[in-house]
Order: sequence, then C-alpha cells, then structure tokens
Amino acid sequence: MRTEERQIFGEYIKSEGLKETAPRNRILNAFLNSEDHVSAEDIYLLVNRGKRKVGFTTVYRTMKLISDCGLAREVMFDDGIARFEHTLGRKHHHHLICTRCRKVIEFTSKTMEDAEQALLKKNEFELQYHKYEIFGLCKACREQVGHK
Amino acid sequence: MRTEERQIFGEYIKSEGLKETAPRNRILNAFLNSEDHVSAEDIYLLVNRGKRKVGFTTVYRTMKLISDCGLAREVMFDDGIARFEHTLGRKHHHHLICTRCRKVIEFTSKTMEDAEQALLKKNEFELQYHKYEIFGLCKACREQVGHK
DNA sequence: AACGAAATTGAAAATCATTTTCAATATATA
DNA sequence: TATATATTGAAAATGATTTTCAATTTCGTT
Repeated sequence: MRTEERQIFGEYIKSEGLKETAPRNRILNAFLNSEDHVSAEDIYLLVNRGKRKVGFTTVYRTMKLISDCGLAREVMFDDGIARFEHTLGRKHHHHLICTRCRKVIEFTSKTMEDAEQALLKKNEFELQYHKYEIFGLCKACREQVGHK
Repeated sequence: MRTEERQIFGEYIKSEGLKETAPRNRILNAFLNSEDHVSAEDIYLLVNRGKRKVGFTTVYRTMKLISDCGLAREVMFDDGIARFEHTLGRKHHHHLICTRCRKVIEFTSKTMEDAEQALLKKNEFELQYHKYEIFGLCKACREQVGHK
C-alpha cells in the first residue's frame, strides 16, 4: 500500500545520494497512515508506539525530506507548531481552524482565487505562496459553548 | 500629537489599576511614530536610541498593553516574529508580503469578504479572526531578480 | 512633602519548538 | 567484505518570547 508515495520517496532518496534506512521508512509510514495536519511530535509519538525507537531529531529531519520530495507541505498556523499535510494528488486549499477543538476544515474557492489573481496583477506582485486561515468555532464547539 | 492614542492608552492604564511610567510612555511614543509592522526588537531599538534605556522585557510587556487597549494588533507572519500594526481608525485588511525585501502591502477586497461570509455560513463556522497572507516578490524585487 | 502599599522594571534564567553538533553506528558501492 | 560516506540520536545550542524576583518607582494617602 501507498506504493506510489513510497516510490517517490525512494527515488528522491536515491537521486540525492542519500540512504534508505529503517527510521526513515518508519517515519514515512507513520506519515502516510496519518490524517492531515500532523506535527513532528504527532509523528514522533506514532512512530514510537512499538519497540524500536526513533529520536526527535530524526523525525524532524525526515519530515523535511518528505516535504522536499513533494509528499508533504509544511503549514504553520499561529500556535508556533509546524504541521504537515499530504500533498500528493490533492489540490491547493486553505483552512478553517477551530480554536477550541483544533479541527481543521479545508476549503477552496474559485471566487477567491480569481480575486487573488486580480490583486496580484494590480500590485505587480509575483506569487510564491499564500495562506488563508480562518480561525473560529466549528459547529460542534459553537453548540457546546452555547453560541447558537 | 497623537493625543487620541495617548488618551486611550492612559485611560486603559487607569481602568486596569496600572501605573503610568516613563518606559511605558517611551514605548508608546516609539510605536505611535513607527510605521506599520514593527517587531518588538524594532521598538526596542527605536526606544533605546537615546540615553535612557528600556529593557526587552518591558518592551514585550508594554506592547501587550498597547495591543490590549486596542491601539495595536499583533500579526504573526511565518518567520516566527510577532509584529504590531496600528489599528486605530484603520479597517481590517490582509497582507502581500515580499519575501525578499520584507515590504508589506495591505489590501482589502469586498469580493473576498463576501466569499468568506458564504463559506462561514456553509460550514456553520463562527469567525474569530482570519489571516490572508500572500508571499512573493514585489515589483522592485522582481526587477532586481530579473523576473520580468 | 513624606509614607507605604502595590505596581514596575530589567537582568538573568526558563520556556518551547526546532536545529545543530558530534561521536557512534549503519548503509551501499567498489 | 572493505571502506567511504551517510545516518542516528543524545545533548547542547538557538532564538523569540516569557517568567522570576529583588530592587526601584508610582501614586493615593497622611
């Protein structure tokens, strides 16, 4: 399973003159089996549920490789913790983030994309990357907090 | 000058049972005379150009007071450095950020706001705050880098 | 004008996510 | 299989920000 992702990672490793190792494979698997928006700590905990241990340092380093080869994108919300989301075969999106339960909803909007294009042209700005993050309360949390 | 801002700060200080001090006034002045998007370090340097010195700690603490009383908003781009922008009499906006020269252009867009409202309703999400940051190269940097 | 309770200051230490260092270990090519 | 090179992970370093705490300042009250 996840053959395509493994292959991409393997080829990247090879093309960079790096080596395939057990810790790297363990971390890649943990990431591939994770849901979106996992932090380095999340991966560290997932990977170390079993007998053999992997250090924090290796998790950070390997997540960088996984990002560099295009399987993940690092996103930084404003709690100062880097999180990783899957990118293979997914289209670019933005986030609705619940500040109470930390649930993340992804969204895209053609209208917004068009407005952004116009804005870039008007300001003669060359896009590198962008983030649109909307923080608030999700439906479930709104109900629990009593905001109807 | 900046009477209104000073008054707002003074009243906030009083209403919270805090005290007016020289360091606080010096920091407030530095912020009021600064352009937008200054970091704590920027303020620290501005405030300490003269004879009497103010510590880093006090700058951080006072910038928090200035934010709490509504004169500033703390914004966090993704370089991990908190910056402060003026809020009095300014309307909410988003940012185009040049990754080369760090120039910041503010923008607003009715189209995007409307799209956001629709999105919030559709996801039954209650907005707390949001950020739309577009990173890239400004016109000047594009030319210097040779991207026509 | 001085008193004293309460707030403030700032230097140094603590925090916290992440990165670097470096000696010991593992990989893969010849 | 040897050997050069990459990897690992514990511990120390980093860098922005926060906390601690003893010394100092403020301000309402004498």
